[in-house]
Amino acid sequence: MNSQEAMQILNAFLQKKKLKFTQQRQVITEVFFDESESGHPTVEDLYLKVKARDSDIGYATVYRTMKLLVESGLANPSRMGDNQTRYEPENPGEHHDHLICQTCGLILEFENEAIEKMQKEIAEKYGFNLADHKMMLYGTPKTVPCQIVNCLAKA
Amino acid sequence: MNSQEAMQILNAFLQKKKLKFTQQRQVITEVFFDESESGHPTVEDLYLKVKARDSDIGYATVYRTMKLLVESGLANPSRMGDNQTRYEPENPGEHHDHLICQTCGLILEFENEAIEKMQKEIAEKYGFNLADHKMMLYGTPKTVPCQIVNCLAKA
DNA sequence: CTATATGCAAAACGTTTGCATCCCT
DNA sequence: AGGGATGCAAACGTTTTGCATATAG
Repeated sequence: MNSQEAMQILNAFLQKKKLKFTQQRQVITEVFFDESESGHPTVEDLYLKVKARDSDIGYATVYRTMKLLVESGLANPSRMGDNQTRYEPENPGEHHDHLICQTCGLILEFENEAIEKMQKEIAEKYGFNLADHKMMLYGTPKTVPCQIVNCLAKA
Repeated sequence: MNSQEAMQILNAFLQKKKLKFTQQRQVITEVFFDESESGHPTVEDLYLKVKARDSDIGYATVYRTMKLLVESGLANPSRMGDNQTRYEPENPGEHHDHLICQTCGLILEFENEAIEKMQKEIAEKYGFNLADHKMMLYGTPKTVPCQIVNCLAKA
């Protein structure tokens, strides 16, 4: 989803909670949805880009806003292997499966219907409603260049 | 695997790297493999238990030793949802799939052949050798008591 | 003996919070 | 006008590191 749609959802969420739709929240949401090439920005990634648009913005505000985006269902936090939280824009129909290249660190997202279905079945089996899932596959490219787009191991 | 076997592997690893097999490393390895009921201890969990056996041991040594255990393939670090690293003993044939109860925080381990197989296929598809994987399913029990052993949501 | 390991305390790191000020609504 | 939001800096919890000392090989 783009920042336009995200902003609408955020706005509704804020109104319901009697919170305010500020300049900063707008900028951060725009950057998060429109300028996150990686798809898994850290707070620092976001802070730097946000700072470029509005140099007065504080680190704390980025943290606070990301928390809001998580609460409103627009972002998902996760830890990929380093010890920084990364945020993924929540796209309808997007899943949280990742193939992580141990050579270059690149993260590829994929989705797989069959796996999703099985996850649901497993949760069922234990009497659970599946609320969310994360899957990370760690591997090394069989051949260099590997087949992940932009994989640095290509060089 | 028990601490006996683990110690042998660790010992071989240390020798190859010309590192030393110390009292502390022994105690930490024993505690990690023999006294980790949860199966996913944090460094603090380990520190407390290790301290009970040898009160002179330092926090830093536990960190340093866990790093060694990870390097030698005997432990796997992961973040379960809180912001502490948890370590799992690496058991042959053990997989890293978890069902995490959002009500009580309990972590249930499971394995599923079919999913494992699919993960391998996906890695293949992208030209990768699958080195490791992690999967977390987050859910809430449909009924209380739920069917996870010891689930606190039972009460 | 010598290189590595240890314990301690200090530093580093990501993240959170208290507070005075600012700004949406 | 007033409750919430902000920026800053200080606090926080986890993890790492520097250093003098101790210990394994």
